[in-house]
Amino acid sequence: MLTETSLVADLRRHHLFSRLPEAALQEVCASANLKRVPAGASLFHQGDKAERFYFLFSGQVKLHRVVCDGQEKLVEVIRAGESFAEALLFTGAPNYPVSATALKASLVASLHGPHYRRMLEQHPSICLDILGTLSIRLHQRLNEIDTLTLANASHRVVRFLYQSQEDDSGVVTLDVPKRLIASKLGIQPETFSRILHRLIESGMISVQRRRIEILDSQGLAAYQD
Amino acid sequence: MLTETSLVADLRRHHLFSRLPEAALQEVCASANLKRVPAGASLFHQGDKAERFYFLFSGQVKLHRVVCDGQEKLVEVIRAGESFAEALLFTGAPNYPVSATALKASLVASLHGPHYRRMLEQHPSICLDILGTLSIRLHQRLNEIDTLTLANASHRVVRFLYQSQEDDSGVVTLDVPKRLIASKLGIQPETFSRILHRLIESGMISVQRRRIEILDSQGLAAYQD
DNA sequence: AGAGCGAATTGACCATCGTCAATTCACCTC
DNA sequence: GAGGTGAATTGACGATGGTCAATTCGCTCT
Repeated sequence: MLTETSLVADLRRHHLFSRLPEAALQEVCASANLKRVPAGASLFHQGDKAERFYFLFSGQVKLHRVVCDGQEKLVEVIRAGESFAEALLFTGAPNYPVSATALKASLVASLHGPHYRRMLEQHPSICLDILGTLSIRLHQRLNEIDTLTLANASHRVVRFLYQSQEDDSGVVTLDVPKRLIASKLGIQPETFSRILHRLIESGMISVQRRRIEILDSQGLAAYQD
Repeated sequence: MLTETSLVADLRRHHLFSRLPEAALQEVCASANLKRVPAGASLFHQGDKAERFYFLFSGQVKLHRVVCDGQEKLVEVIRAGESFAEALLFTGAPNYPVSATALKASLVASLHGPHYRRMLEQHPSICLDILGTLSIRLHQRLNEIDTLTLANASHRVVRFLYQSQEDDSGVVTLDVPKRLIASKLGIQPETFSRILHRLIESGMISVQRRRIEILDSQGLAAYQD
């Protein structure tokens, strides 16, 4: 049950809920569970039965997968105001394809999928909005596949830096540990470290802790190797 | 303009059109262009203005991207009865993120995106179906990212073989040249060839031209290296 | 401030995979 | 059946990136 006004307002800002009529939103909130989780706690595991999807009010959550040899692969970092596991609403897949773990202490709502889905069937115009965001997500994945296929690790790192700078300011602020970035790029932490070092030595970037600045944007673009 | 009855029936079988009322489908057909393309011909290029999406009646089309150093990367192979570039309907992205080229002589319909979209707005219940297929596509990409991140090339090949066998029969029939498979797996044709050879030598698979048979399923699963 | 702990870095070594080149193979046309 | 073309294979070599180990760094908790 979700009652607090400010939290409902947070939900309202999300595309899954913004176009719902007031009554419908109330109903969704009634079926919601509010949960406070400490850093490091698990929300669900890959393969668990998937009946609920989530909305993150505050904190940070990572979605990750465990691949055959026990290694962990970062899929995505969820930030405040974002939903996750909502794609399951539509696939009919019975299990979560990823695990979710809090990176920081977080406040999340879990919502009953089938319940929301029935709501959607009564307000189908919202679907077009959702289609939009889902399609965009699809493109992002395509881009990611590109990044992973690009021959060498340096390529990937450079590309990652480009894509991560906020409004072309040349500043990238990592909000997760470097080893998770490495995992997302499909390389080892050691390799990531070495590549950053090489870029620093050639004067293309500077790094202070988790703040990376792109000094020579053209040079970096030309580097790619 | 699309009039032939058998072709309209083909369209009708696709999820984008199956739930459209008859009149709406007629209207869609009226705005369609039927095109016959020879093998090797290009339908559109990555970056082209994206106003139309496509339906493949017969033949085979590849979606591919050109990455920085001029190398080509296979994204997907489209087969008869499938649509492509339809995700653009919803993102509002103005350009194609991939190129489309016919692998075999093909018969395709091109449909006007905005036109179909307006149609959808009038029949929003269809959106739920589309959401389903789009979500599934999203999961497939996730799987692919997994495959590409798995440490070594052998992993990827083995995994590819598993995923490609039709109904667990142990038989994989490649319907595109091996070099395209290699491209999709993010490895070189030479490497692909060598890995297949190694698998043959250890008695796990047998290969006749484009037909691959998995002989030792457990062994293959255990191999992974 | 100091202890403790995980993250990050650095070095050394080696397996893997890409590159280049030569050769064989499959298929198509004539 | 001969010839031509692109795909596939095979070999040799080298660069890239993973692994293991040691060390440093940065943060948290007393």
